[in-house]
Amino acid sequence: METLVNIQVVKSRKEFGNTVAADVTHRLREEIITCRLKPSEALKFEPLRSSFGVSFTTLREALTSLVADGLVVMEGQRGFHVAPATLEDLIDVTNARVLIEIDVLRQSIAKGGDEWEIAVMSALHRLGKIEERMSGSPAEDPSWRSAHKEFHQSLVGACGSPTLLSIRDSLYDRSERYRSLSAAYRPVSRDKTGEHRALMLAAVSRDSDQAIALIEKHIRSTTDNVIRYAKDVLGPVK
Amino acid sequence: METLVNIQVVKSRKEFGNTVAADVTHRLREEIITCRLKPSEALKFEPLRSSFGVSFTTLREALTSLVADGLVVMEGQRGFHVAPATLEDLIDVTNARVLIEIDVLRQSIAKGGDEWEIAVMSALHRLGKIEERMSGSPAEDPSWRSAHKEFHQSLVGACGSPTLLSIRDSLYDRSERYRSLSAAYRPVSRDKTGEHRALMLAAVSRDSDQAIALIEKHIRSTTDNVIRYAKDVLGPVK
DNA sequence: ATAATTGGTATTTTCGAAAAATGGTCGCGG
DNA sequence: CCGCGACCATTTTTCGAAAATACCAATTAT
Repeated sequence: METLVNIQVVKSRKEFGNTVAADVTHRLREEIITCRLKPSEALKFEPLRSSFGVSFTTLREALTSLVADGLVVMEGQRGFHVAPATLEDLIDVTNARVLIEIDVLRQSIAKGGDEWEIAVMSALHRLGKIEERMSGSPAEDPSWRSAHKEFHQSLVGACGSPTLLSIRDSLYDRSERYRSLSAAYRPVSRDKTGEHRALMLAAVSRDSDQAIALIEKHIRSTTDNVIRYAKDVLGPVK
Repeated sequence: METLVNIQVVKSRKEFGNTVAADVTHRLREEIITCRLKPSEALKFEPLRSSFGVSFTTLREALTSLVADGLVVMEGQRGFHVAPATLEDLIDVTNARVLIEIDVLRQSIAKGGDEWEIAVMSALHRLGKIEERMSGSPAEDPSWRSAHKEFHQSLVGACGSPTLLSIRDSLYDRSERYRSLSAAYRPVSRDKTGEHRALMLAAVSRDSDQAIALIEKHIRSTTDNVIRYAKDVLGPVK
C-alpha cells in the first residue's frame, strides 16, 4: 500500500536532527586538522561556500564555532584564517594536554568499572586490527586516525568530568593538526603500538602512576617527533 | 570648517574593527552570567532579535559562539537554551577550575617579573577602592565584578600559556554564573577581602605553595557557599 | 478511552542579495 | 621622486524573506 523503496537513505550526511551548519563545522574541522587547509591560509568565503554547497551565513556560523576551538582565527573585519601553526603554540598545547590528560586518566582509572576496561581493550583491539592490515604511514589514514582517537578517548572515558573531556577533545584535535603537518616529512612511525599496549595494561591493572608516566611520555615524544620533522614548516606567529 | 560635534560617539558599542556579532556575543554572555537570562530558559529568536536590534543570522552566530563556551546549549532543530545550572555541573566546573588555576598560578609566580607584581598589586588596590565605597552585596555590582575578575586575571597573567588562560577564562565565567544565581539568596558576602590580600602577598613574595593552597581554598569555599544558598534553585540536568 | 494521524501554527534554519568595510591603484601635488 | 587622498574592485558582514522543521490540537480509527 505504500512505497517500499525506503526512506533511510535520503539525508546522506545531515544526520537526523542535526543542522547543516554543524555538518559543515565537522567537515571544515577535518580539512583543517588534516592540513588540506593549510595553517595561516585565508579562508575566503566564495570558494568555501561553493565547495561546501552552503550559503554565506551557514559557512560563517561554522567558522565561528571553529574559532572557539582554536583551529580558526578571526581578524577584525578582514575575514577568517586557519590558525597559524607555530612552535610556541605546539609547545603550549602540549603542556596543556599533559596537564589535563594526566588528571582525567587518573580519575578514569579510579572510577572506571568493568565496562570501561572492556571498552579500552576493544578500542585497542580495533586499533591493532587496522594497523595489521596497513602498510604505509598511518597518520594519513582516516580509519587509523579515528581508531587511534577512540582508543585514547576510551582510556579517559570514565573520568566523570564532561568539562575536562570536552577541553581534552579540543586539545587533542589541535595536536592532531601538528601531527598531520609533520606526516609528509616524517618517516614511517616508530613503535606506537607497544606504547598503546603498555598504556592499556597499566590502565586495566589500575596502575595510575605507571599509566600517567606512560601517557605523558607518549604525548611528549609525539610532540618531539613533530618538532624534529616539521620544524621548518612551523611559521612565526602571523 | 567642519562639524565640531564630533565623531567619537557614533559607534557606541561596536568598537573599531569589531563585528556586531562579536558585540552581541559579549552582551548575551553578560546577560547569561548575571542570570538575567535564566538557566534552562529557551532562547527564542524573535524576542532576542528585536531586543538586541540585530538579524536572525547575526544572533545565531552569537549563540553559536556561546555554545562553545558552555553557557548555551543547542538542541537539534529545537533551538537554543541557556545552559542548565545543575549541582553536578557546578562541581565539575569547580574541579576543572582548581586544576587549571593551580597550574597557571604556579607558572605565573615562577615567570612573573616586576611588571607582573605591579599589575597584581594595582588590581588589588582597584578592587579595594571599589569595595570601600560600596555598601550592598558586591556580586551584583558590575564594577566590582569587573575589578574582581581582573584581579584574578592579573594573578595568573604571567603564566605564559594562552591556551590555559583562555580555558581558565571560560571556566571563570561559568562559575560566575553560579555565583549570580546564589546572590539573591545569599547574605552579604563573607570576608573575601582578606583572602584576596593574602593571595596577593603570597604571589608577590613568590610563595607558590602558599598561593596555591589559598587559591584552591578560595575557589572551593566560594562554591560551597553557592551550594549552601542556591541548592534549591539548582535544577536537574534538563 | 486511547492511540495514531492529519492539518495548521509557531519557530528555527537556510538562503542569496544588499550594505559595509577593506585593500590597492592611479592621479595629483609637494 | 615620493607621499597623500580619493576612487574602484574585492571581500566580508549583515539583513529580512523563504524554506524546513517541530509543536500543538482536533479528529478519526482501533
